[in-house]
Amino acid sequence: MDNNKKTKGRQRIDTSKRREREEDRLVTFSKRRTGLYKKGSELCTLCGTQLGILVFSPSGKPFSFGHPNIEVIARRVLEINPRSNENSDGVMDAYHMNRINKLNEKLTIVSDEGEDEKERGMKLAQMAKVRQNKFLCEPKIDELNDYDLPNMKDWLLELHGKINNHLEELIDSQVVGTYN
Amino acid sequence: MDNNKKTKGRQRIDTSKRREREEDRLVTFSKRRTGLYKKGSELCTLCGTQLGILVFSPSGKPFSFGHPNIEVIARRVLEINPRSNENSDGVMDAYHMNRINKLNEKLTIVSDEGEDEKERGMKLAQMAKVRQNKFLCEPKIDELNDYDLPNMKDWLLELHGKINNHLEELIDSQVVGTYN
DNA sequence: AGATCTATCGTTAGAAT
DNA sequence: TATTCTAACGATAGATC
Repeated sequence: MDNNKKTKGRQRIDTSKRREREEDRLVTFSKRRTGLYKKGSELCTLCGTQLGILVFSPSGKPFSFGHPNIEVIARRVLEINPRSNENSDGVMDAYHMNRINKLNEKLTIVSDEGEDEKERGMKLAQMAKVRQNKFLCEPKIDELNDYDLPNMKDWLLELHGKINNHLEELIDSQVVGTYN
Repeated sequence: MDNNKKTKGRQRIDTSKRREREEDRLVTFSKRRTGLYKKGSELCTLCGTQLGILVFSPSGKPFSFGHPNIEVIARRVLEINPRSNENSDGVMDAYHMNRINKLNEKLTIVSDEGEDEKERGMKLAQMAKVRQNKFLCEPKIDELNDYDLPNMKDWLLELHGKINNHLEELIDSQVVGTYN
């Protein structure tokens, strides 16, 4: 019989079950997260849309992906609707911004002068072939029959709480020493 | 020559370019969004993790997907850390919750007694084969070397602003009449 | 931990419904 | 406009480095 084959190739796995072996879970997570980002990136490129993905690793570490570059989106929103920072959400955003600014100081130190952030950004940019300019998405959302909205709202609240908890822990546990 | 083939099969497309034909863009968006959700769902099932995806359609309509059921996650977070509603983020959350509650009233009417929310939920549950019980993810996030965090923070802020803008528009434009 | 290789499995373009 | 069908394309399990 012909056993010249170098590998067994891709084998079928049961996608309705959790992978039992710790090692398999980690490898699968790493590979499939990359694949998911690629799919998301392609969807955005092909259809000219915006997208965000947040996923927690098996160890609980959060990963996120935005297309196009998340900072570009954020800046665009502020340019288009500068009052959103002070107007309807004035109280909340003032509080939030202040809080975020303080957290940023810590995070800048933790992430070693933002070196890693830069690295990651370049990696994603390369992978997704993101073009920073020429962004064609509608600036306003005016569709009204939006069945997903209540769900998204809950999701945002949940995410927000999680992020804040994580950031709180970063500060409270004084972990800066772990780096450098 | 053999022309028995029923279709030409999948053809290669340039994933680094926006699809030019409006119709192609819509069909591609619909198909690939489904595929993306499936990939996300599988990633979560295989690795026992949590995930959220937010994507805007070509027409600007937001779609979101959470695994497992987003409400289950939200409830778990509140159970595990009940003080997160009143403690460190007391001011913001009180304001936010009040606001959300008011918005919820409107949305309940808009979405026709939540009929659509239910429909959508069942559809997703079926697709993803979500098992509501037996959820094994860690309750706490204690990893500290998190390079993605600043990025995620920006993303959350951006999303949050967008959602709020959308909700504001829903209320301000008094669109309830479009339904029923 | 992440990159690479290969054979196979799963996704999807185009067409029709 | 979303789903179905088929064949071709792309993603990835397992192994290795």
